[in-house]
This record gives sequence, C-alpha cells and structure tokens, in this order.
Amino acid sequence: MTGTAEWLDDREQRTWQAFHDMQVLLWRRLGHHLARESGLSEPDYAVLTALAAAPGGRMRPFEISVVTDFEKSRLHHHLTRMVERGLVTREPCLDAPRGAEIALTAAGRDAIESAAPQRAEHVRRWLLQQLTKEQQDALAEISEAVLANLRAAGRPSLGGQDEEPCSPPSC
Amino acid sequence: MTGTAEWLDDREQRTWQAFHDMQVLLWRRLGHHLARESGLSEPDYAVLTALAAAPGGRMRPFEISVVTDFEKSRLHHHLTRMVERGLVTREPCLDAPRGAEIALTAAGRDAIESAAPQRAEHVRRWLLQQLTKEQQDALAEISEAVLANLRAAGRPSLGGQDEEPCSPPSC
DNA sequence: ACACTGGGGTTGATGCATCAACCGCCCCGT
DNA sequence: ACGGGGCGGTTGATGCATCAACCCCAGTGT
Repeated sequence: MTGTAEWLDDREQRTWQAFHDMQVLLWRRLGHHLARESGLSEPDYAVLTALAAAPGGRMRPFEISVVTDFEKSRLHHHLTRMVERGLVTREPCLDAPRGAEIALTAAGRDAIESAAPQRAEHVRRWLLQQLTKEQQDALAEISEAVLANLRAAGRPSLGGQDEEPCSPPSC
Repeated sequence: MTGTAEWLDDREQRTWQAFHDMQVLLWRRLGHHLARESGLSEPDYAVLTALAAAPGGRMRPFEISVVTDFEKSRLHHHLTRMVERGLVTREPCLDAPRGAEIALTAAGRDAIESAAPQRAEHVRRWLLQQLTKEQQDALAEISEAVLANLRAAGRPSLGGQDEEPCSPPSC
C-alpha cells in the first residue's frame, strides 16, 4: 500500500515484542500488588491521587477527568463505585447549578496515603531498579518522544492544520 | 521501612511519569485503530495470531493460553465471544476425551491476515518511527531487563529456591 | 424572543478482565 | 482396588472500559 514492508524486520520485531510483553507483565504486577496491599485499583489510585493533591480534597468531575485523562463517562461510573465504597462523596456543587463536586473522605485519604509509598516502592522494585541511570534517562527520552507524537497527532485542531488523526499516507 | 525514601526522586519521577503516560496513550491508540480498521480487539488479535501460526489453524485452549499468556478462564470467556462472532469454532477434541479444540474459520483467517499488515504499520507509525535505531535497541534492552526480573520473581518454584513473589525486604 | 450550540453530567448496553469455585478425568501411590 | 491430586475446561459474579445517547443549563447569534 504505502510502500512499506508487510511486517516488522528483526530489529523492530525484537523491540516490539520485548516492549509489548514487558508492558503487559509490568502492569499486571503493579496492579496486583496495589490491589492486594491497598485494596485499590489503578483507576482508584489515579483518582485519589488527583483529589489528594487538590486543596480541600475537592474537585469537580471534569477537573479530575483532565488530570487523569479519563473520559467523563468512564469517570462517572468509576466515581459511582468509589462512592459506594466510601472513598469519596458526591455532593451538589454550590456555585454551579448543574455541577457536582467530589470530595475525598477520611477513608479515601487514608487509603491513598498508605498506598502511595508502597506504590513508589513497587515502581522502583519492578522497573527503575532494573535499569542503569543511563537507561532511566533513555527510557524517559523515548517515552517523551513517543508521547509527543501521540499527542500531536491526537489533537487535529490545535496547531492550525487540519491534520488527520489516522495514519499519514492514506486514512 | 527498607531505608528508601517515601516517593520517587526527580529523575525517577520523570521517567516513571513519561513511561506511564506514553504507555497508556500508546495502547489506547493502537487499540482504537485495530478496532476501527479490523473490527478486532487486542485479545482477538493475540488469539488469532496464535491460531494462524499453528498447523491447520487448530490449537487446544491450554496451548493458546501458553502463547498468549491469558488465564484459562479469561481465555475461555474470550473464545466464547469469538465463537459467537464466527472467528473460530470450538470442537470436541478427538484424541482427548475431556478436551476441546479451537479452529480458525475462514472469516477468522481473513480477519487476521488483513489486520496484520495494518498492525505492523501502526506499530511503526506510533512507536518505532519515533525512535532512532539506538533508541530502539535501548528500548529492547530495557524491556528485556525488566521482563527478566518480572519473570524470575513471578515463578517462585523454578530455580529451587522458594522465593517470595512479593517485594524482597518485607512481604 | 428564540433556536443553536456546547459543556458538564448521567444513563444503559456491551465487551473485557479477574476471581473463586467447580466438574471430569487421568495418573499416581499405596 | 481405591483415594487423592492435578490438569484441562467451564461457570457465575463482579469490577472495569467504551460507546452512544440523552438531559439541563448557559451563552451566543440573529
């Protein structure tokens, strides 16, 4: 189609395969430890982290969705489950008629404060400690490069050009 | 506890944050493209790839679970959905009483054969082309190092030592 | 004044992931 | 011959992710 080969060459294949497998296993491991030791899921952790950093432990849902990068619907459903478990409360927003406000409960703050150091330890143990300092920096640069490209191509209307969010040659 | 600081230092934090965000966005992008262009999910793709590489397009479920690294239960549920969509069939296994056999249908083979080149293109476009060859190799080495550690610690009874699958100091 | 649009939020349906328990059968030890 | 244990497979329950549609209100244009 676009003149590219059908599949990946050896170097590409090795990189992709290793990256793919590593990533799957790493998330699984981190998620399991988080759940077993803190009773929190990854999205729980993301939401609680955002709330804990906010003044008063309170945020509007759409603010949370910005920092966690969750769709509003996903976030709403997740908040509903978190309310049921007593981690947060959903209150009507005072200065906006149609708005809601999410507030951390005491249990929620306890949960995130006890989970955070464990999380740091796990990230070190399963990822960072396996790498030299040079590799850590290399991984940061790699990630930032890939991320920049993803974000650039994911926002069609931002730089002024009406670029396609799909693949460049033929979409 | 183990003498480690409570949270990550600046270098660690940068690496972790970038890696985390990159990974989330990259999977989202790849998954969306796969779904929109091929009508397949990531697990569909993994299962179909395994089957397409098997002689006759047939495998026992437990064989699939080995190569895809899916739990048997997850795999069973997923296969059920794939059967309903006509991608594979589930047949009683001839030479094993209690066993089943999964076979690729014509539709399943079409799906994977048309999806594979697109997949390769996406992996190149969103990951590999953003990296220099040195970075590709660095990412492969990083991934393999992390993966080796994950796999080693994930199998307590293999080297002879009864090692903990949890963090090393206190589990 | 009135239709339009857009943002914040909600809902329901569907598909995917995980856990726990269970069934049948084979193999092994005694 | 009989009792366990383990493996391949199945089931149901629950939580998470995604999509599409919808509601309400505010601001805007005309």
